[in-house]
Amino acid sequence: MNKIKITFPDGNQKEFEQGITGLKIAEGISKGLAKEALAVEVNGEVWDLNRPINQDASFKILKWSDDGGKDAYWHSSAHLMAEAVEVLFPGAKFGIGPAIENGFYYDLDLGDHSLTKEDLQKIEDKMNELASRDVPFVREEKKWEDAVEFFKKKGDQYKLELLDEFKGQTISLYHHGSFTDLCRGPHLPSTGKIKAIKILSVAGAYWRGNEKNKMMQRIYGITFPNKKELDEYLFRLEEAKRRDHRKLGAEMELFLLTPKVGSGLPLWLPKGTIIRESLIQFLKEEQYKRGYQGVVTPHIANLDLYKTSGHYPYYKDSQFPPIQLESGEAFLLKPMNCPHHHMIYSMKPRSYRDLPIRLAEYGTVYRYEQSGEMNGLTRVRGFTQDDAHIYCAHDQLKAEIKATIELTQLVFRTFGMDVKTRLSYRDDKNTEKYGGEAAFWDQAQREIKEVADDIKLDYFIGIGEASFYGPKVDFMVKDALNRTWQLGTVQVDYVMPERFQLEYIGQDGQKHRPVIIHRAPFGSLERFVGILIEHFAGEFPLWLAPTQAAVLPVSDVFLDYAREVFSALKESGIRVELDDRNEKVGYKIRDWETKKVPFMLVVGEKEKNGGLVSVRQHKKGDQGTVKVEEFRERILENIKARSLTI
RNA sequence: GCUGGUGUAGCUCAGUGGUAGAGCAGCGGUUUCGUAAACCGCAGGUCGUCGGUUCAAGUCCGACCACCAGCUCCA
Repeated sequence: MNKIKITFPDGNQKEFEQGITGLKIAEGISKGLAKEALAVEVNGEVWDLNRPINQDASFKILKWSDDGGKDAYWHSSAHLMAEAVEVLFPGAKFGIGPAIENGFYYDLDLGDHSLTKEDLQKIEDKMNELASRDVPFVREEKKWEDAVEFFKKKGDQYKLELLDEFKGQTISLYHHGSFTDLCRGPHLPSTGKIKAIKILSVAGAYWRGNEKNKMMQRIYGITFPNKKELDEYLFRLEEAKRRDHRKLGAEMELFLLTPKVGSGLPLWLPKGTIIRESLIQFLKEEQYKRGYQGVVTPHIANLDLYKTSGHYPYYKDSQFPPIQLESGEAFLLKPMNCPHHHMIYSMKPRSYRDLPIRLAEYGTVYRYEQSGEMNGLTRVRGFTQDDAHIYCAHDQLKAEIKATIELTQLVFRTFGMDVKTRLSYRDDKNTEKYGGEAAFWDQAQREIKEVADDIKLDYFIGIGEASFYGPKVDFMVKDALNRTWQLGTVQVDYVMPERFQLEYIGQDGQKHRPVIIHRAPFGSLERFVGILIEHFAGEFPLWLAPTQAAVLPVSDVFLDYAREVFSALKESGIRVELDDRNEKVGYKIRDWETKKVPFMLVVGEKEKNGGLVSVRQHKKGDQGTVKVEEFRERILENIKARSLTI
């Protein structure tokens, strides 16, 4: 028998018989490790524990704490679920069933049957039963023709369609119990490793993600090696629901969505407006320091303007239909602010001395989102962009990109938000989606990347995520339910200057084309506030809190003093409310705690005599008494600093 | 847009074909109170909308609207 050399993660090497399995190696190290092992990484590929290793290899044992281990665990769980479905619904056809970030899903075709909650419970019960039988997952390699034969016999057209792509290759199948699936692997050694099972939901999903294809039923589930972890996960899900901005927005009276106004058209209530305006004020100050100039443009514009920009044909489907006048003129509700700003740029000859010109507007735009797409404040049909366009000479471009990325980062830092940054490139295989010359694109993508590397930006690249006129830097954040939303964006545009014939006179006396940067650090104020609500769970930092403090007299007897305190704070611009209701202080405290107001100021005999307030902080309780003046100065300072903590 | 689910008072929810209910919030009164819910009373509804079945519909059927989950899309 030949020997092979195995290299462990710590660099140690050891010889084994050829054909040894990962599990055997693990057992050789320790029993405990063998028990915890879920899969192995062999030369960078994740393999089954039982798969024989036939040549020298680097080797790592994957446990639950490794991503690769979780993948194998959840992927195997998906197979277990498929087995349960096949037992309960004979003749079920299977699509794909991968592991995902949190758990797994499997796409099914059950003919006419729609799965109910009861069905999901039955599937979960059956999975528990099948898992407890602890049967092994067995890998089998077949010739392509034999695999096709197998699934033909089974009548699984989806698997046959998948097989089409692997023509001529060796195909791996996995068996466990009565179930066999087309699968690359890897899998757990046996079903018994799967201990705690929860089927979460069922939803429709198009076969292969194409809306022209049949809609299948997708079952989502998650599993864990023990019940405690499952319970913790389910608890976190509940917590996330408590943070949901739609729920908090209604409870805290921040915004209103009503079909009487229209789907996806939020109304900002007084308290939500305070948050929105605080954000605008913050960004205005930062932009003023950076040489931006404010402009204001109307909500509709001549349709021809959008034909010039090229937006009209490209995005016809996601615009509200034009407003057609009898004269033949047509107007479009503006889907974006750029063309208006280009008009302002081109109103007179521009000199290189004027550049860069930075035009900023909180511009409300309207887009016809598909009816199933609306989602609280994060996906709406009318929203306000913190938009700006920077017109600069080419030799100024990189400095301007850098400055806009840094401004965007300052914004997210101010809120303590964890963002992921994507360089969004065009897809070279699908060029009809994009405008402009290929050379411009290559140049713009190169320039963005150079700046990103210069400032050591932590980014990933998204092919096909560019806008139609240029590549972008996108800033993405996740909401309470783990859905990713794009917030800020910085985009380089060589196309619009051409389309609008934008020019400046250079030092050489000749006409030149400027380059445009489109940028919006918040992206949309609606979406940003939605994400902020969830980010802070409604407990805003003082500078954003709609109500910063409430004055609570202990009884009517101290109303006069309470009014004094209230006025002193109100006159300093602090957002304070007076609770003059005829209620006990315990009741008032409970009420203001549920409203998530940062400070409650209890006043009674003691406070009145000493010119004091008794400070109670949200969630932290009684903080003792201070002079009214001292409290006022302290919180004014905190507000001014836009501090994240109190 | 597609698939599935949901829609009863401001909010959370009960109500399985026979006279629409509870708690909280609101309003009126009593109480004058010290750090998360005092007490008594009152009011509040075209049961999402429209149509159908039935002697009778919140309840059964259909269409539409909105919301929720997911898919597709996203300048």
